[in-house]
Amino acid sequence: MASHVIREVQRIYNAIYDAIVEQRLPPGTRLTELNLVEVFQANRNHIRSALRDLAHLKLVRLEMNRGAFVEEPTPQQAREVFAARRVIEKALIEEACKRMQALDRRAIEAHLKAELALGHQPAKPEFIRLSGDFHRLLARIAGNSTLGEILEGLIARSSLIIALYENHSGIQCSHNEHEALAKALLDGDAQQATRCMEEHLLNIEQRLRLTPPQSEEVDLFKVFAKP
Amino acid sequence: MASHVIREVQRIYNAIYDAIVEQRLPPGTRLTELNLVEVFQANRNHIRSALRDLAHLKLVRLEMNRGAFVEEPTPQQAREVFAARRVIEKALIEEACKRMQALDRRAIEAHLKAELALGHQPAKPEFIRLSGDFHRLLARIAGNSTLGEILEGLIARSSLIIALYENHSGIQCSHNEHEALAKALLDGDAQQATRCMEEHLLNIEQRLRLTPPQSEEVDLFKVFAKP
DNA sequence: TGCTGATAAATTGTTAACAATCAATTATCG
DNA sequence: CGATAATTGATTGTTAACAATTTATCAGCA
Repeated sequence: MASHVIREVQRIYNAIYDAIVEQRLPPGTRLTELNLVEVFQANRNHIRSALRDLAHLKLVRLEMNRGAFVEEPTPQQAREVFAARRVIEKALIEEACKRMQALDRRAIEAHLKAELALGHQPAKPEFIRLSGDFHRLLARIAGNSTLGEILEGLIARSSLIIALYENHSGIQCSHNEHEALAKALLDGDAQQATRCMEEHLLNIEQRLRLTPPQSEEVDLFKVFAKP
Repeated sequence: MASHVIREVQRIYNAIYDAIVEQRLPPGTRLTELNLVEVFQANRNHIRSALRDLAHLKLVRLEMNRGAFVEEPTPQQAREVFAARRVIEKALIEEACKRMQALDRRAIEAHLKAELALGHQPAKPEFIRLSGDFHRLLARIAGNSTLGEILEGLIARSSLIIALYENHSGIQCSHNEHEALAKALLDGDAQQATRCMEEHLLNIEQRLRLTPPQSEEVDLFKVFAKP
């Protein structure tokens, strides 16, 4: 695949990826090939490749003869994703504590400043991106790009999950949590850092409304049973 | 994509996947589209889709205008993969200890018996498959299919890594380690189980000779010949 | 009205021909 | 003879037309 093509598929991939992660494409949205061809002025094969790549990340679901849709993770999957993140990010932050260099320190401080600059108004797209960036930064400092890429995928799916199950009554206070995390990290306190991370991820999950809603089988006889 | 097509791509994907994991396709082997078309009697698009999927798993590397090659993980990547497995599998076995049911118990015992049946002669393909199955079994018992799929990919890459860096002077004694692991698991001793797992994975890694690779010519018809 | 089945439209899947690129070989010149 | 440049062959990338499938529309009928 020509570098040109790879870039072309990448371009489409990135655009759709961003749109999903920034919640401009709601879960369940159908992604029609011809529409995408028009939007991206691209060849249909490139669209298909990009969609297939996104399907691998579980941001998109491909159905036989029906096309591509933005994924709609189940509550069960949502819990699994956060469980996986807890496992991976706890390990990453522990490693990050050990490996941290002066340069990394500055990166963390710069990031916190950027988060603060956004203020407490959740201007969604940027807020979501920044929030993910924090976790990505940790992966980089930990120096395991394999785990980093895996985490990348889980973070992307998290956006989708939050889009589906966000509980609007609760407030996004994760900036404070990031600050606490960063402090522990900068202090080199691995134990405290992993504790903060676990708490942080549990909090995000608990802010969701993960009731298993829709497609459950219903027994009509039970429903209409006379008391 | 028609279910027929999905199955077609899957068929090709599985065949190549198995060939790589069972080390019939050495790292660095070139996978020419036309050859694969002949071998699988398939359409070129299906071949390309399958290769793209395998590239996502990092079993295959796609180069611009040059084609597809069986991946050749670097020593650095090898270390990262095993580090990732340690993180994930320790968590999985801990969870598995908690969740284990009578049925799971029997599955583990059955698996150990199967390993024993193969004896101490490493009849490669089956040995490798069984060895992976053990780890997959743990993921299933732990009940997190998200982490399970991630692990699946890491296990596949491990085969590739072992193919590249195996130290033939050392003997494959991992069956004993699996037995110890299983014992701790069956006893419900989570601490001991995680300790065994860490040790097991460290042992596998330390049995490797993490220095640069080699390459050879391969006949695709032979590799995919039906027995 | 409400249901069933036929028809048409929209969409995805498949194929083959064509273009672009790269690797190897041969020709040419110093 | 050795090195560089042109040529050929093999391989991947691109495109558009065609086939198959699904979904939507609508007529017929109880």
